[in-house]
Amino acid sequence: MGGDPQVGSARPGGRTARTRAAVLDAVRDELADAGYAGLTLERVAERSGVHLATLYRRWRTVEGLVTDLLGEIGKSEVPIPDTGSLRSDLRALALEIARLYQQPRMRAVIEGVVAAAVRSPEASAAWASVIAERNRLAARIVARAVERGELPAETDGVAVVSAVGAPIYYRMLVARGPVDDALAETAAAAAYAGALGGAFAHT
Amino acid sequence: MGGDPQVGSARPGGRTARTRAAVLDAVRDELADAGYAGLTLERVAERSGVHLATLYRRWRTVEGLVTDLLGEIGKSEVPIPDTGSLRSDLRALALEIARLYQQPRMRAVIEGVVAAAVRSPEASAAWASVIAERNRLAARIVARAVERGELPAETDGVAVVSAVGAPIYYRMLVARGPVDDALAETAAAAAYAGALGGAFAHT
DNA sequence: CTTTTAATGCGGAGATTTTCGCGTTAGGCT
DNA sequence: AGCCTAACGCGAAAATCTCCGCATTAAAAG
Repeated sequence: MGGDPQVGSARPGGRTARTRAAVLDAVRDELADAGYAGLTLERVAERSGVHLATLYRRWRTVEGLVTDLLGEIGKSEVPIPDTGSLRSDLRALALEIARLYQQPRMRAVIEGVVAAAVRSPEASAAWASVIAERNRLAARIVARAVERGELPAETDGVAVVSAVGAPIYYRMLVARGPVDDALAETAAAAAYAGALGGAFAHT
Repeated sequence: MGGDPQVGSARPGGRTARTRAAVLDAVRDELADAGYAGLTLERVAERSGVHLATLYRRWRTVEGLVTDLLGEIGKSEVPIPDTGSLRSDLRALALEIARLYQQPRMRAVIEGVVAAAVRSPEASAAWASVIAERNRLAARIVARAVERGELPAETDGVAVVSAVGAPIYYRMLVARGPVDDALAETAAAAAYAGALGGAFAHT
């Protein structure tokens, strides 16, 4: 869905950008206090002050809105821990993810993103891309550990950092319980033990 | 949503049960070949031969249909591996889950379930309950390992089996890539290493 | 076998969602 | 500054979704 006027659009200027910002803010707010079930084009129109017809024209569907929102999320910076040891890097990473999703607002956003990804190939691709990029960056944690000799060189860094995040997403999306620091600690400890034990090493 | 005529209903008999079976089959089929986006009451009506008004009356929404389907899923038996060692039990469990979701039909169902859970508290509760029950059963794998002296007694069995499943659900819902046996092997190996290392031990 | 009544089929009314055409606004450009 | 045109606002039409009321069917009870 062509909801992004800032890249390659014929008129990227002020009003269009303002409209988009207002709309994406409204999407976040609506997700936060009504959830994905309450996220409708009409509500976003009311909350953002942008006319309903404009939403249909530019984003077409709720999934289109979420896909566009994912573009913004993808641009945001996420700090990658670098504490000097794999063990504490993984712990810091796990806690960072957990604390992010302890915020009800962010949890609502991520649930909406997943629901949209299931319904729309565009949203799915955008979401996969955001995650792949973040995991690629976070994998530097593992690369540094390999350089320090903490891990075998064949270790799959993306697999390790995925293992750190997986239990947290599992809790949110599958077990559907609260995310807490203890869960993060467990995830980090298990991923660390797995990495040391060679569970993530290529053949 | 009161879609289950078999428990406590005034008339659990033949026609009602047949209607429900036809509808739930249609839900599975529709999910399999159109995904959650294509799952509408109208399509389910056409496919099942049940009148649209009946669907609105008994299930009310798409999420109601999925919630009812979860009731059936919850009743289905899942074998819990018992091979004599924790290592191979976890491996067998991981492969069982992975092979289940390698079937496009089952993957479509599970994506629909998650999308419904995000949109409806009833679906969310039903899904959480199915997962909790399965994890409770699978935790016997860990209990047996504790009895054999392979693991410390404080090990949280549900946490261990969750760690086996988590990477697979992560791949499906977050990374949005294909599920394969290698992923299952890695998940099992990492969970095993984590368990041995005490990552899942209480305090 | 008859009676009773819950559940379904059916058509259409009412509400909601989605789109369209047209006039207006405001960036971008000379 | 003034022209050009993409993007937006607006109201209403078209399409779709949701839910009635009533007739019919079939399961359960006597």
